[in-house]
Amino acid sequence: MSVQLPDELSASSAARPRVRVWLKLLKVTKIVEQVVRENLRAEFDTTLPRFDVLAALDRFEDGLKMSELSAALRVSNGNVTGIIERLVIDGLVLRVPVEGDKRATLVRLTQKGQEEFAKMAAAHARWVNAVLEDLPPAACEQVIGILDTIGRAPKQTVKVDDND
Amino acid sequence: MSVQLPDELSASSAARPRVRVWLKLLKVTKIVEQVVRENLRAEFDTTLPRFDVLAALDRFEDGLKMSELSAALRVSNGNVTGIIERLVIDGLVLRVPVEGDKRATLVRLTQKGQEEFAKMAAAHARWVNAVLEDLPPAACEQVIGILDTIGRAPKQTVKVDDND
DNA sequence: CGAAAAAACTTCAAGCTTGAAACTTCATAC
DNA sequence: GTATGAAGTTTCAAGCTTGAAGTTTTTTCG
Repeated sequence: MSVQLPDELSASSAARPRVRVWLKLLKVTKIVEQVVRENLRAEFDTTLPRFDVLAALDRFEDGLKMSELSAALRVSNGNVTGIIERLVIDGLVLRVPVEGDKRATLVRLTQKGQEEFAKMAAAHARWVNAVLEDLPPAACEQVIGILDTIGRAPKQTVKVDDND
Repeated sequence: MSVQLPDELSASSAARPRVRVWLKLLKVTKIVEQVVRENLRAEFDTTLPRFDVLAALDRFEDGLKMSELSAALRVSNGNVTGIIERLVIDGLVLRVPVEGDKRATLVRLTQKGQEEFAKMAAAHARWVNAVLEDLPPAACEQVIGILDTIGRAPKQTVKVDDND
């Protein structure tokens, strides 16, 4: 019955599931982000980007170079510079010179940073759990499995673990 | 074999799948966003937020009020003000007074805005399809179905269709 | 060795984003 | 009607974000 669909139409039809899933991902992500952002502000007087940085640093006790950090967070280099600057002022983060390379800087959590982040991380888990309460664990695993194929590009910067 | 896990540990274990799926969503979203952002700049000399606004307006020929727009995009009111300002300057968007309510403004695509957006939307579909090429359509539908349970809050602002 | 290129950062302007505070207009209840 | 509050926006400061351009250090290789 479907006679002679124009090329452009059938083409965009083929593209539709992926665009739709993209829009859905975007929507859910924004919803969760908003909750996390609001709670971070209300309960810890901090921001999501700062939390993201702390989370990344918490995973690497030995610290991360600025470039490794921006790669892990998928943001620009210049961006990280400013955030780290403020975190250093607040005493949550420490800059350590890399021996043998005067260009690079290692960034690491301070004791205070670790403690602060521990509290935030626990709260963060609760918030996310609350927003996603309608997702059974099995469904989560399923989504994780399906989406695991994405972003398997040849790019890999040694320290960035892709287990997320 | 598993003897007496401390309460906090078992609690965070229960929370883990949801946090993990959240991190995965965040990761995939950032990857796709980056691609779309770069291409929008390179090929259309525009930004993602601008594209988002045009996309929202394209869905509603009759236009959207500023507040409806910010609700649809899930961003703050003040944010939309600035973006619309620039879009108006560029002639892509039109502000129309709402008759019967001097507080509100209706925002609508101009002819030029519609044409520009049409080109961008086609390209956008191609980019997204390319990034998500490893996701079979069936997998997309599955993810969409699973995530569809999220964000079913009692909030509903009439014009905002949640079919995404 | 000594250029030339690459790597690691920082700086900067322009734009995005938020939440709070203000402002105008509208609706409600005395 | 008129005060009181709600609704719709805009303004603003602070912070985030990007991409481009610039600085310093390291590496490559002729």
